[in-house]
Amino acid sequence: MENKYMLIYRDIAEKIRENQIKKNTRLPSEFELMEIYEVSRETVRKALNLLAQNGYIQKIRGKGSIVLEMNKIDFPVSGLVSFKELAKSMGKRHKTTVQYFNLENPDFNMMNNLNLKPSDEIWAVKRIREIDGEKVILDKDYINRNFIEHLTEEICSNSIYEYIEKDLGLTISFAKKEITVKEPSEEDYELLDLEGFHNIVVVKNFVHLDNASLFQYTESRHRPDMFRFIDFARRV
Amino acid sequence: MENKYMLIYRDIAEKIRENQIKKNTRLPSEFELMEIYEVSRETVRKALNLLAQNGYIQKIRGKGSIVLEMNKIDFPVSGLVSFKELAKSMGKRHKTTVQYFNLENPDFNMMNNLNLKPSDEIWAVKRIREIDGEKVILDKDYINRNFIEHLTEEICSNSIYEYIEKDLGLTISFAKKEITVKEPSEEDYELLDLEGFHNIVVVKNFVHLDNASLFQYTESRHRPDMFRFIDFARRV
DNA sequence: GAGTGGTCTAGACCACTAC
DNA sequence: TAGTGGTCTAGACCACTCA
Repeated sequence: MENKYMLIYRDIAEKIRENQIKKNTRLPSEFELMEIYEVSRETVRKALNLLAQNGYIQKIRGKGSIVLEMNKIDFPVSGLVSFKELAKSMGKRHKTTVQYFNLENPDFNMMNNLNLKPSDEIWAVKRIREIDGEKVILDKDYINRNFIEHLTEEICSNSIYEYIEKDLGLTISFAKKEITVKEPSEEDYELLDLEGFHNIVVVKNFVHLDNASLFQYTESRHRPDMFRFIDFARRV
Repeated sequence: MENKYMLIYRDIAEKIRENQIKKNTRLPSEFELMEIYEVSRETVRKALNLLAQNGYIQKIRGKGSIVLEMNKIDFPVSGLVSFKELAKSMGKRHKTTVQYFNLENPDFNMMNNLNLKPSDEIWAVKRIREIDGEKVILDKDYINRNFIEHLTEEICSNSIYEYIEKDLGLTISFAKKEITVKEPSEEDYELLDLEGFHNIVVVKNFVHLDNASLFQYTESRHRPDMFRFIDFARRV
C-alpha cells in the first residue's frame, strides 16, 4: 500500500499529463482537494509540493495552484536515468559492449573519488554504448566491492542499475553530477566513432545508496551531438 | 522576521559548512531538535527536508540524519545564478559588453519560445561576457515587455536580474534549462575568442516569475572550457 | 470580506534499526 | 525494546489576492 500523498500526487500528475486537467487552469483549492480525496490539509499540501517540485504546477499564495505547460516528457536525462531506459525512451536501436571488466585495487584517483583504502577492491568496467550503430558514449564505472560483492560481464552488458536495485534490493538514493567539456583522450578517439568532433562531454557521477554510502563513481563520456541535459530549477 | 524552519535550516547548514557539525556524524534526533529550537516536530522536519534536498544531510529511517561530505561550495551553477554572482564567486576579473540592444517584435521562434502574439514587444539584448580579458560567453536575452516595461543598455551592462528583483520587486521563481553542445555559428566565431575550439555549449533558459508567467528566454553560449555544471539529483 | 496558500502546533500511529 | 524517521490528523493563525 502506497502513501496517501503519493497516490494523490500520481493521480493529479497523470491527469495533467493526459490533459484531463488543462494547462494554465487552476487546480481545486487545498480545501476542496481535502474533500475530494478525504484527507487532511497537510497531506494535500505534500502532494501539491511534489507537483510543484517536479514542474507540474506553480502555487501562488492568494490565488491557487496553476497548471504549467512544460512538456517535461522531453528527454529525461535529469535525475538518475540509466542508459537502457534512456535509449528506450528515445526509441533508438542501442547496444552495450563491455570493453574492460576487472576486479582491482584502487589507484590514487579512485581512492579519492570513492573514499577507499589501498586494500579495498573495486569493480572497474568500461562499456561502449552504441546508438543506431554508432559508438557514441564511453562509460567508465568504478564500484566499491564492499557494497556489490558479485558482478559479472553479463550483468554489465545488460544494466548494472537493474541488477543493483532489482536483484540485490539496494536503493539508489542520490547522485552528484558534474558536467564539463574536454578534449577527447587517446582512448576516446580509439573506442568511439568521433568523426569530426574534437570535444567530448564528460559527465562525472558520484552515486550514493539510501544509507548514504558512496558506492559508485561513473564517468560517462559523450560525443557532443549525443548529449542533452534538461534541468528544472526552482528557487529556494 | 523569517520562518522558524528557514532559521533552523540556515543555522544547521551554516554549522555544517563551518564544520561545527562534523561530516559523517549524526545530527541530533528530531525530538532533540524540537527541544533545542523549541518548535514542533513538523517544523524541525521541514528544516531537515530542506537540508536533505540541498545535499547537506541524508535522512535514514531508524538511524538518524547523517551529515554528508559533498564540497557543495564548489561552483554553484546549478539553480538560477547570474553571471555577475558567478564571476564574483570565482574571484575572476569579469566584464560585460552590450553588443546589441533593441525593442522589437518577436520573430516566429520567439513567439514560440515566449508564447507571444506578433504584435507583442520584446527586449532583445546581446551581451558579451569576458573573464580575465577573454570573451568567452555570449548571452542572448529576449524579455517579454508585458512584464518589464522599461529597460536600458546601462541596466543590461550591470545585471538584468538585479534590476528585475531589486528595482522592480519581481521574483524569479523557476527556470527550465536545456544544455546541448553545438558547432559555433558565424556570430560565435565573430564575437567570442574561440581560439582552437570547434564546439560551443548552449544553455537555453526559460525563466518564470513567481506568478508562473514566462517572461524571459535566454540563450547562453559558452566556450567549452568555460563551462561547468554541477547538479545534485535526489531520487523521488 | 471571502478565499487562497504558508506556517505552526500537539498528538497519534507506523516502519525500520540497533542492541 | 528503545529510539529513530515517515505519515497523517484537526485545528489555529497569518499573508496575500481579488472583487
